[in-house]
Amino acid sequence: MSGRQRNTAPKQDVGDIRTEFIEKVGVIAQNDGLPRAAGRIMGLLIFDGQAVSFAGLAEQLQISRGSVSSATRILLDRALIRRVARPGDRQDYFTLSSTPYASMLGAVKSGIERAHEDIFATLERLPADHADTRRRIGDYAGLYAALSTALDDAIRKMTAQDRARDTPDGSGVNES
Amino acid sequence: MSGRQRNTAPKQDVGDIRTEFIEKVGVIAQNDGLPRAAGRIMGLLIFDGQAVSFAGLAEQLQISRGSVSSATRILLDRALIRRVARPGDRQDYFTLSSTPYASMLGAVKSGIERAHEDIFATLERLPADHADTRRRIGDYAGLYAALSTALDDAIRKMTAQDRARDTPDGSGVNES
DNA sequence: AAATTTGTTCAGTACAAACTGAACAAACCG
DNA sequence: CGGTTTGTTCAGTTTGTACTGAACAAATTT
Repeated sequence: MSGRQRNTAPKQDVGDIRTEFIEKVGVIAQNDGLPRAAGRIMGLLIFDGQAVSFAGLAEQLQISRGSVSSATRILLDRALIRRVARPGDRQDYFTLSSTPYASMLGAVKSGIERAHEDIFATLERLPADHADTRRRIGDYAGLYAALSTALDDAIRKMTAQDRARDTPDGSGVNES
Repeated sequence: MSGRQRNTAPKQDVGDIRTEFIEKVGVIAQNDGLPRAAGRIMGLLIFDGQAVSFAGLAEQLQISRGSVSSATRILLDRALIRRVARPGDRQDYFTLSSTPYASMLGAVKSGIERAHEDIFATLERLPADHADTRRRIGDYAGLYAALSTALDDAIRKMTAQDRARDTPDGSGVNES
């Protein structure tokens, strides 16, 4: 129970690494404006790679069922997780969606697009005199345009990664 | 005072468009985790394109001097604005930095990199058994890698835009 | 049908962060 | 040197939001 294997890192128990990872993802989610609980759920699902039950999430993360409900709803809305059923079990189970990272980027992109539309709307309403102001706002809009195409690239890359992960050996682990 | 010019948009007064724009940028900043006041300052500086005094910011945006102080400090830290001096005036003046949008993306990128390092640290500590967990976390790390290179592209683009704006006609307005 | 399990909803609480306004220090002016 | 302007700092307030825990409705079991 002490911990002396020189396998890769002679440092800590895997369980510790797991909880640490879960918390890290929670903090990252928080920085992205998501509830921390949602990030922790993501972290748990990424680490374990299996479907986890509703009650299991509440228990392992030590959060109320209400929190699980609202956090999973957010993650479902963003298509980061999927709700799956189990033959014998009446509970809800959750897994990572098949393209979680592309979906994350999609959420980011929609935010960018909203901003871009807002800025562009101002640009359109602004009279043709004020040429200099129009140019400055156009530059600002250019930021979101650049971000948008950059995100498209990233989304392409992540979609490819997702596909590469799912196709190679069809071990058909879970998933209905 | 009614409003009937068919110049570009037959809708509203330019002052209204201006305040609307300022508020929009404020909300966008808020969504990005910045104080709304900071975003409103950015909006004002983008729209007006001139150096604005400390007191002028407080007055026009109807915020306290304390807010101006902390908001400008944040924007200065992120290199989005510059503090400039005026010959006769004892006040501080603020303008957009010369590369505000590239700097914005730089701030975003550093956040991405922090996250990437966190995830990567977990990956390194995780024993070589757990191959599947390692692969999943690697995929997750791939998200940040993709984002990082995508941001590099966007930064390149915005840097070019900034340069294109500054070089063509060196009217040399202010800037000590 | 009664009892239990399961997820959602909602009121209340806790907490973090932005903003205000006053106190303060530094620089400048008379 | 006293008085004023200017920016920062800090305590207090406000505000938004995540989270809890109980009440609730729906579905299932006995």
